[in-house]
Amino acid sequence: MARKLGSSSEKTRPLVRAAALRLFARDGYAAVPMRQIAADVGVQAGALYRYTPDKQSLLFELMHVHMEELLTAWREVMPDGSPLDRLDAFVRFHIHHHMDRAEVVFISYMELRNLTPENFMVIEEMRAEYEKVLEDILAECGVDTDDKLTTLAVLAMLTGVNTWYREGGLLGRTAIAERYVGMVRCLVKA
Amino acid sequence: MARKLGSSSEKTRPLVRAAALRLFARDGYAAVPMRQIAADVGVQAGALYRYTPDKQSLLFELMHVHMEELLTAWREVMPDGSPLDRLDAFVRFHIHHHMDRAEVVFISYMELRNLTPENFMVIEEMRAEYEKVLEDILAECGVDTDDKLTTLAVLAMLTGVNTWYREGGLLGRTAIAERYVGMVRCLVKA
DNA sequence: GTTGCAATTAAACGATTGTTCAATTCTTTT
DNA sequence: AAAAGAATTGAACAATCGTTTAATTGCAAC
Repeated sequence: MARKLGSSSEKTRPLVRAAALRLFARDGYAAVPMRQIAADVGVQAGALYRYTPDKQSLLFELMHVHMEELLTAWREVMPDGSPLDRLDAFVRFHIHHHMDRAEVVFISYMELRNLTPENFMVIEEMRAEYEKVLEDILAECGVDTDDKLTTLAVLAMLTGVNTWYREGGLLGRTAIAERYVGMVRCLVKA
Repeated sequence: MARKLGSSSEKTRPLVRAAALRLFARDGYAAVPMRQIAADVGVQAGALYRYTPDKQSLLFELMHVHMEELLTAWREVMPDGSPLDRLDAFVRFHIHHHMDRAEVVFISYMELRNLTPENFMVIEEMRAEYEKVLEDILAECGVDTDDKLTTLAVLAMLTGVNTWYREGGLLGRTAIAERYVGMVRCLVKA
């Protein structure tokens, strides 16, 4: 049962997050004044502080929600089949999930150093957890994971998609994902 | 024949660049005040403007010199052998060259959006030129380069090394490079 | 030692920043 | 319609930013 969204506060909060997301992604956290976020929402700067304690929390919450969604989304789609099936599924999942969230993904590794040390640790741990997901799959596939080289190489390759993929390109989302499935399979054998 | 470095100006200029490099890499361009660069050099902020017209030029010059060195260094080591030999050589070159320049490499793709549009275009063109180097090699190796997917996947994988490599890790520089040579060879066949 | 130029300083500039707060408006409840 | 509470404003705050400039220092040539 959904809670009532009676107060105007509850309607505005998502707008603030959306504006912060868009602007942080476009101009960078440091380059976006609170006043600009406020203007984007259609409000004065002071009013923002009803929806966030400060600018830092705005950034952290975007990243934190993103990482939580990433980890839970994988748990939901993670198949029971063979290790190689799980690897294929992970590749497809990662690419599609990241393509759908270009802005927050971009923020999440461009603005890491604008987090306070405490906030950074939280995100970093979740990132390590996600990395561990892939590492475990690779290990089950028979890859030597003593050094994390293969894990990190695969992850770098997958995450790199976001730096160039734009909607409406030559290749569709699924075609791209399948190409990466093929490449990752190849890397696992080597 | 080297020019004389008589004036103190010519001795200080490299110190300014070195300080900017170190601080931009550590804290990010936007987060580093000119006063901090000055303090690092052991001088007052105003004195910096004898060595750079402004902060932006400091950033641009670091990136520009880096890209120039990257492109000319490859031309110098580029072998004449078979396409596959050239591919191997490129992988080794890229990894070693980037490992030796962790700070400026980090800056060069973290601070791209802090360049003015004009400066950005210059760097972007050089980046595209470097990408083309790999694309041509891959094409000669028989890879379909109509879509740039393979090119960008390989480049993302290679550049990813810099996000985790630290001196004194489990694997030595050469061992890492050779592992990547193996992986890239594998991707080319697929 | 004095002249002249290069280098540096210290101070100031205007602009912008995140954030706070008293005063005001809007919305809802009685 | 009156009262209460939530939401918003607009102005102000202290701090910090990149950059400029007049005054000062340091150094080399004569």
